[in-house]
Amino acid sequence: MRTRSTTLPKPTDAELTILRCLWRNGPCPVRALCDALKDQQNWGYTTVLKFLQIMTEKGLVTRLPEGRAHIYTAAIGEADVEADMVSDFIWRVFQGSARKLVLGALATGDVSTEELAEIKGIVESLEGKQS
Amino acid sequence: MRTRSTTLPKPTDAELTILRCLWRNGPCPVRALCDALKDQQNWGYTTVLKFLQIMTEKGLVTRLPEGRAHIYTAAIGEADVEADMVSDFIWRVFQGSARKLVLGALATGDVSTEELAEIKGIVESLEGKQS
DNA sequence: TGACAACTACGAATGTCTTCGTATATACTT
DNA sequence: AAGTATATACGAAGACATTCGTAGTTGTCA
Repeated sequence: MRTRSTTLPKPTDAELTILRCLWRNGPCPVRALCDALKDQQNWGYTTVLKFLQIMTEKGLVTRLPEGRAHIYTAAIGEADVEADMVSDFIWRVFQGSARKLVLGALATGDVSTEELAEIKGIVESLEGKQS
Repeated sequence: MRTRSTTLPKPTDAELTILRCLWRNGPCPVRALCDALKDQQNWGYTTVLKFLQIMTEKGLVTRLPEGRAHIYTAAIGEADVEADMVSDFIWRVFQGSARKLVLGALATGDVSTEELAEIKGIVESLEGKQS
């Protein structure tokens, strides 16, 4: 179940990377995040720390002291962020037409047969719901 | 028919606004663009000019002298830009899963019954094409 | 011909994002 | 107790993006 988070700012690319790590691994201190990110992003420790400080200000994460260090926790859910970003993108690029986005995504050719079937299922269930 | 334009940079928001205007109105001088954009963006003349100069450097538009002024023309098609941006977005937000993007877009609830039918048609035609 | 209008070119201010470096405090170890 | 390791906080540099202001050129017209 998604909880709408209308107030939080859209994360930047770097912030999104960090949020993904927190979503996957659960609450972590900075050091653990650095290690977990080492293969994707070779960020220095203070880089990650800085992002987390900014994200704390923005409300994207929360933190609790644990001894000398801090434990950071994602303050928004993955589904919420994705929904916000999709909405935003639809407006920026397609002037609000979700249809054009879907058609564009399907046209990338990166959707497998199983996924197509799943999508068709969703479309049909939505068709059923509408007046 | 789309022609792939792998080399051109992704336009920024402002550049996209200008490209849309060129796509809709065809080749224009700066003055005409300013006028056409007046209701959406209240940009000063030199602002629009600056964008067009940058876009010329980037290869997003081309220009031809016409008397004292220049006529600007979009150097990429709308479908190409949209496809690039969708691809990019799918990677940035969904790690390459077009499926997740489609599901997210459908979940916004902004797709009408007719559009759903159209999407289903596309899905079915894609299903037919795949092995 | 001299003033005015329109156009281009250039540079600069501001804001955001990414990325570290340095300084400082705190704990552990010998 | 001194030195090393680990943490945080702060500041700053470099890249883009957005937005104009100013300067300079060229053409028009009374």
